[in-house]
Amino acid sequence: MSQADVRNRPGYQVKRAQQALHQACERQLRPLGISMSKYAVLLALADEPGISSAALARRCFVTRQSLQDVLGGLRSAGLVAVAEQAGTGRARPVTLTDEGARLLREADRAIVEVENRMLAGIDRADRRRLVELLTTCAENLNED
Amino acid sequence: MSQADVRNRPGYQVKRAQQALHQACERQLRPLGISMSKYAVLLALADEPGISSAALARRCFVTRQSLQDVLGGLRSAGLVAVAEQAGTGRARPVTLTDEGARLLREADRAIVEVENRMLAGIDRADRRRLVELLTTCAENLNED
DNA sequence: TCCTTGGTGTCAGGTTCCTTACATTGATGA
DNA sequence: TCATCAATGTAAGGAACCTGACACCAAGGA
Repeated sequence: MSQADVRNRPGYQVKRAQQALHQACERQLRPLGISMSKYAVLLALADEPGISSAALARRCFVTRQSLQDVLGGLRSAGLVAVAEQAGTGRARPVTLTDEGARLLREADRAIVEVENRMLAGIDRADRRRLVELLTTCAENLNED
Repeated sequence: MSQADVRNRPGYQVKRAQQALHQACERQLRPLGISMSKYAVLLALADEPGISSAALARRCFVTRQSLQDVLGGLRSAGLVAVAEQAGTGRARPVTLTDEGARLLREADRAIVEVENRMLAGIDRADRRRLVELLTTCAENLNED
């Protein structure tokens, strides 16, 4: 397997693009004091306030255990709040604090900026096609 | 930011596709006893035998320190060998062992299989376009 | 009623990545 | 010659992911 061959493999480019995107986003978020993982959790939480920790994990496509690591950081930073009492069963609602919502707005501006830089020189039709192709890829892989 | 909006963002789909690909590859490689990170190192090593640890890290787009973690596992599993004596400077050549080369061939079959599953229903022209678009994205992000 | 099942929270341990920091070594310029 | 300087290796510690395992709770079926 030569280097040129590897670079023409879609799997390699998917990984490469995500790696570059992730690193660029982390750099952009650093001054705000949060990471991509934390941003993803805040974003999901803004869309679905009061969601449980396990449901939040599913939305972020990580395990409950991984989410606990991130949530711990967010809690100690005062960006999210977890209810003391469970709603139903053992599930305790998680919500954004005011500070969390404020930081999310700032982070979102930073992320959109990186995304625009990533898409420079790609027209609307190609952007839509890229989203469609990637969606197909993800769905193909998630069929078990 | 509603859920539907988030899902139409290219950045989200790049992350989503890579996450699905990564998890599918890890599942496929598990029986072989190696991870995606280890597979990536073996693949680069097959293409450039005798490369130094730092150069290998650059090829895999991680830091020298990250690569040391992976390399430690590969060494203790007997899949790679690091020369005792440095060639030039402090750089010590790293090479695949026979066992490492054998395992790489098996792993490569598994990864290609996952990649084909990912690309189901996407024709040759669209696959090429996907690679081109992702390459453009990665290059845009790596311009500093 | 009991108990089985599925969803949830949590602990422990391991892997892969990062940043920060420091020692070593070969090359380069004053 | 000698003083940087860049590249390399290495160590320590933290962040974010994983698997495996266990306890708790609600809802249903035997």
